[in-house]
Amino acid sequence: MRTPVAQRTVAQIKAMISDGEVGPGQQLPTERDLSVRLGVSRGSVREAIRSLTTLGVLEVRHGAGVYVTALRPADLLEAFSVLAEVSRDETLLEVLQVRRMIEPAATAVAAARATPEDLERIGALLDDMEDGSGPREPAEHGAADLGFHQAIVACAGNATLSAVHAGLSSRTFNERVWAGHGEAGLTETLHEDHRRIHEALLARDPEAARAAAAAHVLRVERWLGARTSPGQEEA
Amino acid sequence: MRTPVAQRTVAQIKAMISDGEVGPGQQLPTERDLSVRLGVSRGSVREAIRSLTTLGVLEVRHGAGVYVTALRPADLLEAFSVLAEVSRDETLLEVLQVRRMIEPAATAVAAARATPEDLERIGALLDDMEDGSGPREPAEHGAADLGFHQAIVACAGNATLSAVHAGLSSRTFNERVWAGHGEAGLTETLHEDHRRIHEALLARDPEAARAAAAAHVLRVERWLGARTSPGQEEA
DNA sequence: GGGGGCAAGTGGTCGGACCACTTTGACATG
DNA sequence: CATGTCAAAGTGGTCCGACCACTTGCCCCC
Repeated sequence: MRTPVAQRTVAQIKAMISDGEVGPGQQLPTERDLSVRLGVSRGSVREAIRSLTTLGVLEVRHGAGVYVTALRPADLLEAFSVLAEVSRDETLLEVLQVRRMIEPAATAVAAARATPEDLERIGALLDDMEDGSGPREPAEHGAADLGFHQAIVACAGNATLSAVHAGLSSRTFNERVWAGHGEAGLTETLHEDHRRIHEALLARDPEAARAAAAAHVLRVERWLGARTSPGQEEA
Repeated sequence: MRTPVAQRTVAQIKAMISDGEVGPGQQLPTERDLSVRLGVSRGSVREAIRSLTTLGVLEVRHGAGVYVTALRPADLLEAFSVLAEVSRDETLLEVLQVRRMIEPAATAVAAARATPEDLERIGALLDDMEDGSGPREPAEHGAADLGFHQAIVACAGNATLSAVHAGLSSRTFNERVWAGHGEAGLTETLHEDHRRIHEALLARDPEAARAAAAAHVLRVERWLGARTSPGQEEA
């Protein structure tokens, strides 16, 4: 066989899952057993497991064994958040464009589906974000902002949607945005956007929520675009 | 440090990239050098590299070294396609809901930005899909269908968008859809949807394109919903 | 000057050893 | 008899050193 051992091992473990030999939540044979059964070294087995763990297919519990995850989209998309982490400004523009497609729709659905408890929790997040309006760290603002939007998307009741959205968001990026807006004195503007979104949710008005969310993302997108290539309109 | 060595090593390598010590396309220090520099064993370094390779951040060339990828969204989202691979029906409904948010918007942008060459190529794909209308394999239909939609999304000129869309699509799922529609005799209905989308693109009418794409995805979504839980409307 | 092949350097794999953690059940204790 | 304790077994986590497979580039020979 010309194919690398580790790669083949990955395929064989995936096959064990596809064939139903081990289902979601079940325990895989031990690393030592697998190395014997597949005829490869334990190190290679570990690399294969590491790969599938990174993909969110397997979960390792030190001292307890290797398990197949529930294979829910959230599991498989966790790794996906590296995107926004290592991306640079140009690709962040692309990411924001995608968010501008998703978030308005998600916010609209949230407006229709949010429970009173959801709305209360989101309101609390909003108050917390605006509270202590003194000079706060951009990191705090960024984290709070992220939580606010993720809570809204979560109301849509679609775990895949939440996972995709999380992948397209990132704490580090939000920090940059808040730092930049702090310089430009636009902090209050973002808070207004948030309040408008919240009001639309309270009013259970999907279209207003969609519009408010779209305006919000577009504002950030424009800001980043101007910052990346001043004086050049983004296509 | 309580954190596992391998995990810390992943973070340190990521930091080397973030800090600009090694840029896209550049070569990383050798595994042996890294193991010395980071004070961990070569095996742990290899596991960290394996993890980042799986994520599409690094690329390994046997005998030649480890390199940072271009860090393009397409690189980072390749792994992401496992989602549609291992997902089952219930989560496919969620996936389709997300596609219903993305694809209409993407198709609208495509209508505005597609070049004449793009339109010609898409038309050819469409003809090819409908051509030979005799009894074809669902696999063929599924692959052609996938290519058609991906070509349209590509016209939007957003690599991140294309990558996300690719992750939410899958050949195997499309095969199931076409097999199911073949049984129900709805093949022609899907072809009509496609023609309507294509006409909107030719007319450079974003809103018509958006509507046609939304109707198309919704049709598939409804079909899957009815098939998954007959007689129960999807919330 | 061109071609072939050798050698150094790289990742790929292996085996064994030991460490850290979890789980379990036998044991002593109340 | 119930219960808490802890020791042992089993698991993943890490390390080391050796050797194999592949790439690259230099050097030698023609």
